[in-house]
Amino acid sequence: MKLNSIRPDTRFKPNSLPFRPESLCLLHFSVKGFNQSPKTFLEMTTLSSISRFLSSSIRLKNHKLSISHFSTVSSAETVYNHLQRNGGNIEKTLASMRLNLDAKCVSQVLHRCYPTQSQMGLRFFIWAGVHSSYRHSYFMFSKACELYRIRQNPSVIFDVLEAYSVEGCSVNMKMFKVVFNMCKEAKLADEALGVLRKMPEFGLRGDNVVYNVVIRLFCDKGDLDMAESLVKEMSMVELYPDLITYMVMIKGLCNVGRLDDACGLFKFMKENGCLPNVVVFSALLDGFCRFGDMERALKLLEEMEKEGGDCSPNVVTYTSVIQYLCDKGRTVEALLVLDRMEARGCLPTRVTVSSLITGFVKEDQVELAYKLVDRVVESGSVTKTDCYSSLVVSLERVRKPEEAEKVFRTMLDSGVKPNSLVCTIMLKKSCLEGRMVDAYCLFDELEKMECLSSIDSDTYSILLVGLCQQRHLVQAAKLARVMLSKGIKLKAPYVDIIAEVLMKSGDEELLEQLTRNGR
DNA sequence: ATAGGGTTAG
Repeated sequence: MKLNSIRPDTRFKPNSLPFRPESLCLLHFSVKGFNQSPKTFLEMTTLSSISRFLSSSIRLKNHKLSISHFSTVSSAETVYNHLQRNGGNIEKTLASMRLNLDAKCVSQVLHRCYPTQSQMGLRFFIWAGVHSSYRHSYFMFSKACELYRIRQNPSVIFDVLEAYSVEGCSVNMKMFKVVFNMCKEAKLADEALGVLRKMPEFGLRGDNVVYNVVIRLFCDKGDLDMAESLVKEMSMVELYPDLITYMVMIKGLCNVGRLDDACGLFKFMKENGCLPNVVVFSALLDGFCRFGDMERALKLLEEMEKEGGDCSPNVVTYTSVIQYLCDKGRTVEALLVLDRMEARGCLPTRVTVSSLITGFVKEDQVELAYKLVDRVVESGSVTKTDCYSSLVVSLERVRKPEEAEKVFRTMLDSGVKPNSLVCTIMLKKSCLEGRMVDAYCLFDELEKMECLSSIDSDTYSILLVGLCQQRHLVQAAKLARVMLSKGIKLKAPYVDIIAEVLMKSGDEELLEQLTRNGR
């Protein structure tokens, strides 16, 4: 099993007690308690901190809004109430409100409208997206799609368009672009095409950007025939495929292994006055690499170097060549490519170096990996953290746990901070092997080195579950305190498991203590 | 708009 795919249920089977932890009064705690300062919390006894931690997690998991939403929920509430009261033309109501739009406000309104007023929420989202003082980030698009389950339930998009139509709402191009971006985020190719077909009803038609989005969606889906017919359609409506269109198509053709067609299109674009840039070249080159035509890829790389300018290979181009050479066991040549890129003033990144390190480790040439690390650290292009972290990950992947452990230990002892992936892997490994005290000590050490700023809640939870199961309650309480101070929330399944473990394993005395101190 | 192991927070 891969280390990074460890999930708690593979090891910690929840037992089947006949009660739910939510029903336990000993775990009951208010949200008000959660807001107490860490200092107050530290003063509390260790066992009560576990119970408090659990209870706040239980309370929170039933809320769609996180704590931070509670403080300023009023602005969303105002919008919601306004919209509810006025009914009818949502956009007109919104325009009259002179709202101070920001990401927080948008997010709150979305949450407020879901699920009983989804259509209103979406219309607000579309309206907000064209508001002059505000722009949706990609993050916001992904949040909106996730919350409203657009991918699972795409008909809501058409419901909104229908409502616009019925109400005689004027819909402009910008509003459609918000809708297309939602389709893009939700990976809805057919629906995006459906929206494109609806545009004429509102007196609009797709432009290059819109066509490119739809074509890309079909390419990503592997439906190259539809993508091609849309490209043809573009020329028929006096739109012309541009650099992005060609890039998307070439990438799509490469993805489905139609390399000759990709080459044909590459030639065609040049002949038609659209000069490929480094991204287009790189897409084609990557296709050659992936389908095993390394020689053709190298020839293309040479061509790019000769051509220069917009076609000059960049670190992404070189990295993909190096990566595929390493995959094929051709690390000697890969190193030559590294020389070549550096000679052209193109510095490797951690991705480049990581590919090479993995290649060396797979060929059992760790000493070459060390040599490479010295070289790139010396030149200042990649940090020790990134290099040695890659080395540890690679050693773990090829099942050399002792060597990985050794490098990891050396890192810690010499003050080189392992990155978060390595920390996660090593912590989970100890947990999986049931070495919970070791895991806790490691956690403590990493925490002191300030390496744990971006460890996910999953890792914390596995650690806490294991400590509770083995009844290392002092450590568990300390961990729970750290989690609380960092605002890391336990996810529902872990809450259940930990509560059950404590209940089941707990002798009367422990239960009593928890009950007594939990108030 | 390009690779990658998963870079903030929004």
